Amino acid sequence: MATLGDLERAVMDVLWSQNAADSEETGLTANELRDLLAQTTADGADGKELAVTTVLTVLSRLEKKGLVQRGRDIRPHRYRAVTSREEHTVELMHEVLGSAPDREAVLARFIGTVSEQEAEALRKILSSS
Amino acid sequence: MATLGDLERAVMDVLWSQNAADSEETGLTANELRDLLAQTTADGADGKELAVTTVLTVLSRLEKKGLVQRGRDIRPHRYRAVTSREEHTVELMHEVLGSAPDREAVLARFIGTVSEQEAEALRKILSSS
DNA sequence: CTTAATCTTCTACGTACTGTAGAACATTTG
DNA sequence: CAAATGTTCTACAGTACGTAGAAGATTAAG
Repeated sequence: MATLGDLERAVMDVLWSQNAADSEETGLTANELRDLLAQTTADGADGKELAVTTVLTVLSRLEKKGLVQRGRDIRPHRYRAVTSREEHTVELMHEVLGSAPDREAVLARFIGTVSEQEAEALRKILSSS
Repeated sequence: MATLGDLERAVMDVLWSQNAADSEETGLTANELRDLLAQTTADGADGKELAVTTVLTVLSRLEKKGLVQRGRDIRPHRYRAVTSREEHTVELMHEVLGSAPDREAVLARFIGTVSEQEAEALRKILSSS
């Protein structure tokens, strides 16, 4: 898969939040995205507005990476995340896990480092499958 | 954490195998590493020997990243992985997981994508803790 | 329909990371 | 000490990413 840069990540975060909030998955335009990004400045400081072209460039790259899909038919193109953040995260976890020769050993260790609460949640999930 | 390049990854793989095989964790010299790398050409083709300086550069970078430790006292410096491959992988998984707002949701999905055999292993591990 | 506003694509540049290794410096050995 | 061996510095090309202007395309306004 691909590793995301800071801005790419920020864009995906906005898109993922959107997808989660709006089940109609309308998607966002580059401009809307730029505005949301300006508000959502995670870096403490407040909204430094990026050029729209910057956002568009990033969106293109994300599209090439298969993380974003765009509606080309309607004019102000609308962008949305292809997968949910959770799905994406799971994919990444599998990717990481896949790089290990002994998956079960890794899983075992992994479990050992999870909080008791999460372990409990896992037990529940596993018992019902 | 850091994302590894192909060569960096290859070097770590050799070091990890070494560490696993030799419990004395003697470590390897740059030259030994270069030779092992030449054999272990994962890329299908066979042993293209790298310059030792190349290996040393990569080792320095890995040291800076905290993945490799070197013995500076003895002269032909000896390098070894700081953590096992499994530990490293687990760290990566946590890193990935940490980037998600809803960890449990991710874990739930993750479990759903694991093989039945692995799920069984997980049940066993979880029940004994 | 002609112009203005809006949107998208192309091109570009600086920075950082990685693969790769020669040149120069340091240490050990004969 | 000289030769062999090892380590550090410096360097360069390729790629990824943040950033955005210039130019081309499309839609809206008059």
